[in-house]
Amino acid sequence: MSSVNPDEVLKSHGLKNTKQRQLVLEELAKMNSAVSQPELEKTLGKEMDRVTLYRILSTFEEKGIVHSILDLNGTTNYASCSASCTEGHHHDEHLHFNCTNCLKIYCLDVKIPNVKMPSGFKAVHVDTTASGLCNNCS
Amino acid sequence: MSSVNPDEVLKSHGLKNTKQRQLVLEELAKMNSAVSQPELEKTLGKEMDRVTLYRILSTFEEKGIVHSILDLNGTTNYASCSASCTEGHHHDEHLHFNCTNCLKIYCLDVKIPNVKMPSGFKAVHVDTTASGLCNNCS
DNA sequence: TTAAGTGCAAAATCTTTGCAAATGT
DNA sequence: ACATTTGCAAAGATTTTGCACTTAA
Repeated sequence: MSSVNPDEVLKSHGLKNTKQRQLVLEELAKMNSAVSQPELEKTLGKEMDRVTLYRILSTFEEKGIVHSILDLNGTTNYASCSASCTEGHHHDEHLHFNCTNCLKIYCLDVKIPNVKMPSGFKAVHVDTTASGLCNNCS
Repeated sequence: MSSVNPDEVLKSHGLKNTKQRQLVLEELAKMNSAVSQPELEKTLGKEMDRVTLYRILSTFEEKGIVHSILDLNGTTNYASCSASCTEGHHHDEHLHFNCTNCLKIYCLDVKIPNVKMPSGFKAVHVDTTASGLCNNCS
């Protein structure tokens, strides 16, 4: 998705163009899977304060630049949003896939079949997460 | 599910029958929804050490007495397992529903339609979580 | 220039670990 | 009696907050 360059992304969301934000965007762009804060910290740790990283990720999420996905341990992972995500309204209703071998988290473009709710329950958002082996590990 | 009494549950899983474990089981039985450690702590806090509660929940999960569900914040919530859960092998492939109003988490007996995976991805487990309004809040 | 962003220190959570005392079988 | 379980204290881990310094616009 979006090979939009970092400068554009920041500008279009009214965010200042800082070296740290660039680094986070570049790192996320490199990944074909979602990353957790600890992973990002490991990669960027030397050049970025931990608190700054937390703040950047949370700003990005608010602005709709990334969306967050919980992995099997409840750790928050981040992935770039597709172009259709707007501030406060994510379109991440695709399939999240946790590989139990390499532990990567993928956002797969798969249509999720509708689930019919028991009477009285009104679903606004449905999230489906699968776990198993990814295409590299199977 | 299982209106099996606490004594039975503990005995059949080879666990000692302690007051604290009884309390946790009773509390879970009262609920028609999943509860988090903090909620349990709030209810039982006066009569139970926090660490003991953590340990009881983790023992129960290992033994297949409860299963855990992550809520929207990544907090672990616990619910009694249905009779078909056995040690190390849960059958919790039903729908988890987070009410955005009362914040309760329900385990609903709804068949989840199959999702077809992209080639190369082999799903072993699929978890579907919906959020919206529950039957009390809608 | 000045509002936004960063970095450090420190606080607030949340969860785990070690060990002595208490308890169930 | 003895292994298991509990409670407390303390350590780890993770995330948030406050505030002075820096930087992009």
